[in-house]
Parts: sequence; C-alpha cells; structure tokens
Amino acid sequence: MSGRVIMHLDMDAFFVNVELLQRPELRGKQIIVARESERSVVLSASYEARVYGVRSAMPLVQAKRACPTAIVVEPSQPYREYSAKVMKILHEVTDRVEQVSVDEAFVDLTPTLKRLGDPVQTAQRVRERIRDELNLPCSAGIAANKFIAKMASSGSKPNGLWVIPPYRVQEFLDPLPVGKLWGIGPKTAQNIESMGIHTVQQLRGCTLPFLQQKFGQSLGAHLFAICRGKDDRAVVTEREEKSMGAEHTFLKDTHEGTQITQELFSLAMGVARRLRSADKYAQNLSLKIRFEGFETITRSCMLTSPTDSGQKIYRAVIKRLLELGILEKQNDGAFIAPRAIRLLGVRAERLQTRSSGFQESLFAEDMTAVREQGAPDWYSVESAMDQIHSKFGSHGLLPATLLKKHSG
DNA sequence: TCTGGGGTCCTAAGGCAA
DNA sequence: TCTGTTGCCTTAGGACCC
Repeated sequence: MSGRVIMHLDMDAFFVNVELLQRPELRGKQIIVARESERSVVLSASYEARVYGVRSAMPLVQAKRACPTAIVVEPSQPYREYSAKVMKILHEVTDRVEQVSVDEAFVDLTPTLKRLGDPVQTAQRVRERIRDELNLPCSAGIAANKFIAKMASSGSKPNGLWVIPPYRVQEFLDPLPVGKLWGIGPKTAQNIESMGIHTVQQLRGCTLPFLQQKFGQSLGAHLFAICRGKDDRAVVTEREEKSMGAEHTFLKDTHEGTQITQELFSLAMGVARRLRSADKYAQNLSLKIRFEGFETITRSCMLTSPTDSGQKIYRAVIKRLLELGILEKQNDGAFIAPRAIRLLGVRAERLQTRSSGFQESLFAEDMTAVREQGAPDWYSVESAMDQIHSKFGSHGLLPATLLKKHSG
C-alpha cells in the first residue's frame, strides 16, 4: 500500500456560481450559462435547472425545451481569475496540487499529515475558506488515490465532503453501474454492457487477459484496476502543453470560400499568437473538418520547419485542404468547398520550446498578413498587445508569470 | 431536435529502415 | 538478392474529460 491521502476538489456549477456573484438576485433560480446562439451548448447549469434534466454540453435548444423557465445567462465573468484564487488557497495547504481544469484539482495531502493533522479537517478548512473568501460552493472527496477521490467528490455534490477509506472502497464501487466510473464514457459502457456486465461487481469477475483481449492492453488493464479501486497515478504538479488548438463552428454550414479562408486565417493567427506567448514552435499541424451532417475528419501535416508564424500556419492549412479536395480553387481564383462545412479547427502539435529570443521577422510577417488580408474583428488591439508582451517578455523586460496571464 | 471548444491518450495501419 | 522480422515514424480516428 502506498499510504497516500488524495483530495479531489471540485467547484459546484462553477460558471453559474461565478455569475451569481454579480447577479445575486438570480440565486435559487433555474440558471443556464450559455452563449445565446442557435448552435451553442450549455456550459453550466444550476442545480435547480439540473432537476429538469439540463446537463452541461447539452445543446441549448434542447435544454430550453427541457426547462422552459430557465434563465439563460451569457458567460461574462473572468472565470480564470476565480479559478486562480481557488488554486491559491490550495497551494497554501501544499504545493502538491494538480489543476485538472478550470474548476477542479487533485491535492496530495500525504505530506501535510504531520504538519496539519487530520486530512478531513484540512479539507473542511479549505472548503470553508473558499466559501468565506470567494463566496463559492465546492465539493471534495478524500481517498487513497486519485480515482477514488474523484469518485468521492462526484458523489458528494453539491456542497459536500466525502471520505472513502480503503476498507470501504469495494462496497462503494460494487453496486455502481459501470458507466458511472470516471474514465468510462458512453461507448465503453455500452461495450461492457453488451457483454451482459452492468455493475462494477460483475466487471470485477472478469480476468485481466479477458479484459485486455476485449478492450486492448491499456484500457483492459485500466478497467481491471479501477473496478478494484486501484490507481497508482501520481499527482502531477507541472505539465507541459502538448498541443494548442482553436476551432469554430459556423452559424450555418457553408461552401463559401471567403468565409472559410477568413476563418482559417483567424484560427491560424490565434494559434500562432498562443504559440508565441508560450514561447513554443509547432512542428505538426492537425486540421479538423466537420461537414454538414456532423461527419468529422482530421488531417495532419508536417511543417517544413517548426514555426510560430500565423502566416506559415495559414498557408500550410490552405495547401493541405486543396490537396485533399476539401477546398477547390475556381477559374476566377476564388475558393469553394464542394461539401458544406460546419466546423473548422487548427491545432499545433509536436511543440518545442523556443530557446532563442523573439523572432522579429515572424511578428512582422504576421502583421503584414493582417494588413494585406484585413484583420478579422478579433485580431485587433488585444492581439497586437499580446504579441508585444510576448516580444518584450522573451527579452526579459516582463516576467514570464505576467506573460502567462495574457495567454489563453 | 441537436450536438461548442479546449484538451489528452490510445490504437491501428502503412511506410520504411535495420 | 530475396525474404522475413522488428521497431519506429507518420497519419487518421476514436474515446474521454471538463
């Protein structure tokens, strides 16, 4: 036994509760945070709205049908700032904090046991501080590993704290439907259930070779472990980004070349800007194209040399789409998409850290491209400011921590 | 009736070199 | 020179998470 004590902390309906700080008159009501658009999805729903079956990632139109009285609130708050305040409180307990997303984190409490004593009281103090100082509710789970801690915090929601000691793990897991396990999504759950296995207890009856034969080496071994409540993954405090991307869904599916190239230009510039502010070059690009009817493909290409130039990314993307016939050039030189496109995405992969300083030429190149092709609305002062910060930051005039605030 | 945007990790297949 | 094996790289796709 490792003898670890892990806490998983999860903010309750984070986006909703941050919005409520500014609009307390909405407390207790059915709230949906989402962009008001035909194709948007629910970012977060208050528990009052969840009663009606509203869930995050649900199409907004569907959510409104499920709960017609819900009030839709546009996302308007600096969620990352609130997130940072939560993380700061966690970091005051220990530096062994792994932020998983904007609203949740794992904390390895093992090293705090001597200094702070009972981990349950430590968790309670953290939750009280978040409630008192930030006026935000959260839930937490405590267990001997990340998997069980995560399951515990999910089970304790909303506004709860749940401790699952090792000797209670199996009785907690056994009756659960396999689809409730963290990491088992709808597809895998369906696969497992098609074999007549519905509960964790039944899954535990499968041998390791059987699971690996059915689900592959990795997933098979993972299933074998988690249905026994075993998980030796460490709390990882620092993680390097492996890719950065941007995507956009059109309001209406489009064949129109100008609209498509403008969007690609905008995506390429956005990705390049983020590369520069993170001091990274990309060696690979991955394109995502979703056609009408929701069929989605990805295509990738290697760049001739690593880059953080929006122009180079844009040119590579156009070249690849022409090769693939997803984009065609007409006689008059205009582009057209033979199949209507719903979504476009550009992702930079195989990132490498830039060792030398900011490359003036690339900055100038992108600015020239913006002048020539006309900047889309978003590509204005903010973007230029980011590049200037990036430029001076890499010369040491601005601290790196400040730069981080401008990225993302 | 519909399905966003940001990611990570895994697998499989084909090309290629040792 | 031919054949088979192995392993790595590249590419595409899928599942999952929030």
